[in-house]
Amino acid sequence: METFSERVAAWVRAVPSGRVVTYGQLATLAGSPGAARQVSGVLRRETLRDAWFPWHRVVNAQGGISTYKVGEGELQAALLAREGVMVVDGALRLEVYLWRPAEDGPPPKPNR
DNA sequence: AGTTTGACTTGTT
DNA sequence: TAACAAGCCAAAC
Repeated sequence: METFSERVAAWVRAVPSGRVVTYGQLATLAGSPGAARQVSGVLRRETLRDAWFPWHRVVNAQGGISTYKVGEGELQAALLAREGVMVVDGALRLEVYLWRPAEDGPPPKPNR
C-alpha cells in the first residue's frame, strides 16, 4: 500500500511550473481531506531526499507563503518568481496561479 | 502503544 | 481586518 506521504509527493511533482497548489488541496488529492498540516511534514522530508523537489509550489489556502523560517519565505518567493509567479507581500493570487489537476493533465494517481 | 507535533484551515471574537 | 481557538490527521518520538 502506498503511503499518504508518497501520494502527496507524487502530486506535488505533478504541479506544472508557474502554477501552485494549497496544502489542503494536496491532502484531499492524496485521499485525506483535513490532513493539510501533515502535508507540510511531507514537504520537509521530501526536500531532504530530493533537492529538486518542487516544494515551493505549495502555498496556504489564502495564497500566502507559509514556510517555517523567515528566510525560507524569501527563497520560495524567489523560486516562484523564476517561474513567472508574482509574489507580493508574501502572497500571490490563487485565482490566477492555482493549479487544477483536471484541466491540465492526468494525475500521477488517476484517482480511483 | 500512547503522546507530541506541525511549512494548515476554518470559524469565531 | 486582525488576532485567537479549536479541529484535523499522518509521522515521528
